[in-house]
Amino acid sequence: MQAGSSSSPKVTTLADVARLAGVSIATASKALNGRSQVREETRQRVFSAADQLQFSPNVLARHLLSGRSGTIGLVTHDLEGRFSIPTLMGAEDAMGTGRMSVLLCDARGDALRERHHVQALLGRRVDGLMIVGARPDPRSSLGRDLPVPVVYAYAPSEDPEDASVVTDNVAAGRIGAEHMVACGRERIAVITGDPTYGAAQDRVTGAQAALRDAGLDILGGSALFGAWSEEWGRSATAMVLGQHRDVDAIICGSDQIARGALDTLRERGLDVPGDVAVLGHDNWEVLATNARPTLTSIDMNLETLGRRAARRLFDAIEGHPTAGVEAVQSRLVPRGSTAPKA
Amino acid sequence: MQAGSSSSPKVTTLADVARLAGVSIATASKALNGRSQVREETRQRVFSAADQLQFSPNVLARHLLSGRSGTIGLVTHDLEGRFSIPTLMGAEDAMGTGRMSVLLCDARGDALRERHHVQALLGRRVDGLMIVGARPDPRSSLGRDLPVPVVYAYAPSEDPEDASVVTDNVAAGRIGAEHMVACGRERIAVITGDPTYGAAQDRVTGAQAALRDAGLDILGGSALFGAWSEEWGRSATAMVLGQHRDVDAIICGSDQIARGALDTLRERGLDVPGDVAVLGHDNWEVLATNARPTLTSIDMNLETLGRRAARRLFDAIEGHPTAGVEAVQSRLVPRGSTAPKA
DNA sequence: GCAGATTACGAAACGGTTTTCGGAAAACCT
DNA sequence: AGGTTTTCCGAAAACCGTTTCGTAATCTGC
Repeated sequence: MQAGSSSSPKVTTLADVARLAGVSIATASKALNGRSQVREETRQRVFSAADQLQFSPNVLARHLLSGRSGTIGLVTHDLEGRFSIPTLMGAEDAMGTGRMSVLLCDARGDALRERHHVQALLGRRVDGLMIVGARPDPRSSLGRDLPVPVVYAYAPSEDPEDASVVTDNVAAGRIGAEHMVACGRERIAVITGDPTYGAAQDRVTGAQAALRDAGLDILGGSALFGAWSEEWGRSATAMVLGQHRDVDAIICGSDQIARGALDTLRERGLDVPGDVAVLGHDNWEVLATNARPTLTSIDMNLETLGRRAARRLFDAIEGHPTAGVEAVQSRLVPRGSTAPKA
Repeated sequence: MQAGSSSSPKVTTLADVARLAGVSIATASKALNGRSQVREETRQRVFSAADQLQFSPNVLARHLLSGRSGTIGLVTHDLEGRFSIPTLMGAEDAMGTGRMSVLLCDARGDALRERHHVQALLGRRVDGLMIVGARPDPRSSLGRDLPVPVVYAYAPSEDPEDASVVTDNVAAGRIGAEHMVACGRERIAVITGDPTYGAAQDRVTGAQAALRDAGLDILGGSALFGAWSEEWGRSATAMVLGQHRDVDAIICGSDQIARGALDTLRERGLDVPGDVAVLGHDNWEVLATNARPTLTSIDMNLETLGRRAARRLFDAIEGHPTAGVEAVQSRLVPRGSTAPKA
């Protein structure tokens, strides 16, 4: 039987430790916290008593004095999705080292649920809030009159005075296009997803800028927008091949689209990267490493984003708030689908 | 600028509400909690004051009397992985309705880190613990002498007296094989992943049992073990076709393997599901729905698993602990890759 | 005007830690 | 030995905001 609520061993408190060590509570506290007014021998006795009882101090009681709870509230909008998880991991990582804990809530993209969760978290006296969006488009602010600092991650707040950490999608698009240019490609098509996503637009903008810097333009003059699916990648690639037989590179707005592109190219008997180089976005490992050939992709460094957001939140809690949007740079992860042109 | 810790509006307390409503703290408390000893007119005044101040009661202080914190600790071992997230979602879902909150920690498969997190969570006086594993194989118990109930999800505890909730992989394997049999398939190959995974073995066991019930056996006499990758799916399928040209169904241990199988079959000019039916496991949407044809798969109902685990944890917290392993059934999600044989 | 019901209030309790401050014991000096 | 300093330890207050208990005040009906 699981340790039930009745027969369960009690939680050990500082009083238990003090009793076992034969000292007062005050002395035990001072010994464990490295205060100086304790004899070394006594300190050792307290420490061994604490070890023996597996004592872990009651954080709530400790923070009673300081007025802080030592927890932050994390509201995510996309727990099942792919993008919030690495962000969450980075944040969790940044907590782990200190003695902050994370209260997790999933608002599922619903503003009402979000408000409800924020209220509940404030009721638990969190020291700060981190709001992780589902997609990179700006979102409405929670307002400036909250009693604790807030940091928005992935999806920035519309209010520029709020603190936001996002990915730099324009730069990401630029990185991809520059890589293609560096590989000696000159007839570069761009296939991307849902045009209502700011990220889709931004990546195209960045790619286009880089191509123009190299004296080129997107093949056909503009990017092909569609959906974030392999099917769209397949059909869009077929379209590109129909209009431009001599395409030598395809930049895709996501790894899914890139997988579709690779399939169509292989079925048409074209060699990747020999004839056509293919680049994805998001660096979704399971898609990129299983592709034939393995897929070069742009990684958004979401863990870094999460860590940065957490750090900014800590700073704000410590009394050093910062305003504005901070962008985290992406990085190229080269694999088999891109190579210098023979 | 983000509301800093100094200039921020104070958190409103019950005392603020009482002052604004012109009543005592005691009366305000009773009014908000629906106690009877309050005049209706007074109650309304308190409510409107609470609304006006956006009052949310301090949960920690409230639980001071009851001795409970209203939080549970959730330790996951696989935050970046695919399996713990739906479990976590189910658990979070079950919390949401009540007024429990979740403290999240990621132990990353490290036992030491796990102990550390458990200690930290106990220090926060969580009412219970939920341990979510990374893979379905049994794991060592945290022990029976913890001061709060524990439920193990996805990965069961080795101690049968602990409370565990897992997927029934034998039954899952059976469901898949029965589906193939129901489709009139008789020459059924099984390709699966890493043989050190209990789940891989169990699914094969279940499939084999179902086939024997139908008077059949796995094509070639035994399943092919390898890796959880598309590449293995491709090469293993090639192997199967080399030895058994007349195979009419392939059961794959994961959707990744199934994707590989589909690729090889298409390249050999075989029709799916006309010539060969293909079945995956895990129902990984992004893989299953983007496949050609879309992939029939077995869903482990992980959200249900998470909800069940949460429910059992609540029950234990309420004083009704249950021991032993509970299995959650999987379900078939039919898509385009399986169909009755013509 | 009085019993009984209703409504409101002051104060205690809840929890475990940190911290302050006073005092005891030991060490040191003359 | 006596005085002074240093070292070490313990009793008790403080911290938070809520709930609840006992009691007082007000109202209702006869």
